[in-house]
Amino acid sequence: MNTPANQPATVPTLRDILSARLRAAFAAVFPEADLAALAPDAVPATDDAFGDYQCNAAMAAARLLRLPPRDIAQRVADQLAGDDLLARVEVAGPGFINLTLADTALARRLEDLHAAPALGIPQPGLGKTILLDYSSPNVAKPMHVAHIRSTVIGDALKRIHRALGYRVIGDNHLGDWGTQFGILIMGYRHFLDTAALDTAPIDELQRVYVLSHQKCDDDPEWKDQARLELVKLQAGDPDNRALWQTFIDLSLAEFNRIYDRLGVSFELVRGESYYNDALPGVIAKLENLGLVRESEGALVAFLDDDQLPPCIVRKSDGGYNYATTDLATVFSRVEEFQPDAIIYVTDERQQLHFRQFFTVARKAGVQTRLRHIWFGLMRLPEGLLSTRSGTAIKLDLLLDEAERRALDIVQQASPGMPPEQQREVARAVGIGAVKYADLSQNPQSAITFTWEKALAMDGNSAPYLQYAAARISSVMDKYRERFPDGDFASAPITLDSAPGRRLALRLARYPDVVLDAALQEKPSLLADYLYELSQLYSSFYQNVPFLKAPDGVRESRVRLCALTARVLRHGLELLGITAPERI
RNA sequence: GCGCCUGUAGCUCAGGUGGAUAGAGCAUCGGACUUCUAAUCCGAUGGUCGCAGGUUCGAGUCCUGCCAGGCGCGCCA
Repeated sequence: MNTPANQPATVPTLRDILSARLRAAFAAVFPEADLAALAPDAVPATDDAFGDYQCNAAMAAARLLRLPPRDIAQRVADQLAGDDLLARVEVAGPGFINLTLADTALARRLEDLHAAPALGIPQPGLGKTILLDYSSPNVAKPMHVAHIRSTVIGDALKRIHRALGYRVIGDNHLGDWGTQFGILIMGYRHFLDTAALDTAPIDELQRVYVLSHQKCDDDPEWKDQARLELVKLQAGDPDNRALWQTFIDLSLAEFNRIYDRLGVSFELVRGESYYNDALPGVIAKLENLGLVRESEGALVAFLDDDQLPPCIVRKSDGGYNYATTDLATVFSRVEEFQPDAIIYVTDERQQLHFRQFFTVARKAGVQTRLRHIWFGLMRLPEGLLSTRSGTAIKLDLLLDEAERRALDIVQQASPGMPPEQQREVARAVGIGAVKYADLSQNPQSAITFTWEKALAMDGNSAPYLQYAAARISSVMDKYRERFPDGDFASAPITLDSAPGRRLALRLARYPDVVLDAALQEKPSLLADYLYELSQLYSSFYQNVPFLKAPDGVRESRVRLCALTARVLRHGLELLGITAPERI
């Protein structure tokens, strides 16, 4: 956090350091070679047997340099020999350069990481702002299980970018404007059950909306009236306006309950309605720039040059639509926050819309990097989730069930724990399991929702990671209990066991992983890493004694445990998952 | 019809810029708790990476064509 002014903002990661040495070695041996084309980078070894890192550039360089790849690799390897970081440099196969770090260098790297602010995570985001648009549920509709994807992925992306030094503004762009409100107002006035509104307001709003919507289909007069109510609302009619505000207040109260349970928060909650007054100005701007023209009564931006279908910015009835609101929103955000990037997290169905809208925005002068992070639709084994057919599973229900199952396990595993603590642990474990189930897979894959998968609590799951963290806490406590005068925190780390060394190597990669997760916009990369880290720790824990080890060795191993706990908890925090001290 | 995405073990999924015998979890089978939390660990079984061509030293990864599925394609968001 408090990076002193004289320190570089970005500390090199282990991969950076090794890549720099490889580059220097290539440059020394082949001064005429184009290093940019060769990109002699260090990548993690594909197999422990090959070493810690490898470089594959010699094979690619063979054609450019007109030399056999093994010769190139050998000359680079010779150049690297004696490097203080490396214990071994070997040429293998067709021309792989295999690097094995010196144990002392790896141990020192860990000690530096342990001492560094933020665990040595680089800070490429210092001085930069990112605006993140995620969650964005519709007012007067319950949040169901599919909403968790945008919410949880967006929140994790926010945390990951913050760790890299970015200023990140999370904005919940609520669906609080549009044609549905006329229908809802009619439903509210005619079908409302006030008792139901008190106990379950959103369910009741949803119920009267569905009734009113059905009546629109059967009764043209009803439909006209609904349209009229919408016009009145948009014209600022006080009654309808008050009703609309009620819908928003009730919805936000419900959404906030769920966000609290999930540990998700926003810096801004600006729904579509926030930009209403700006919409005519957007149209005027597009017209002035000559980006739009009338077609079939609507105002349309034609994007033939970009090989995209036309984008309607004003309907033939004079009303505005999604594209108009999104343009108004992006103009407003650019002006107010001057972000370096705006990232939208929505489901896959909106890809075309975003490509169109980004194209129009750029033509209208928006230079900010605009990114659409999309994720696959969530469905049920029997088909799509549907609110109307009642197959949608409410998010609350899923979270309740997750906590209930977690509580069963906690009560069974820790019967001596005070009930209140059991409930607290069950909350962290249950919610963590649900979030992790989503975060641990590639966002772009479609998810078929099953209770079994969403609530998995063994194997590759949040509880596995939380369990590893809790075991470490326990080791720490036992250490302090048995060795009150011991001091592992400043003990030198020595890598004297194979499981310990594997763990150490993985720990040293943490900063690179956080960086990659942000660059590739995939929290799943971080989740995968944390799972592997936990596996390596579990193996270390199971096979290497800590507290019974001799003086010195014990301290070194416990310190490795402590560092693992820090990385694990830090990483889980970036995913928005809390790790209790005890499970 | 056009566009985007997906197809990897019985099931659910990982597999940066092409790299060495394709990896996990679940399930199945066999071991390990008088010892730091067994929600764990150790081991085994399990694969024509949808199909067919191509590019090259080398393809799950890149290109082309098929097959199967999902999503989208002018006044919804």
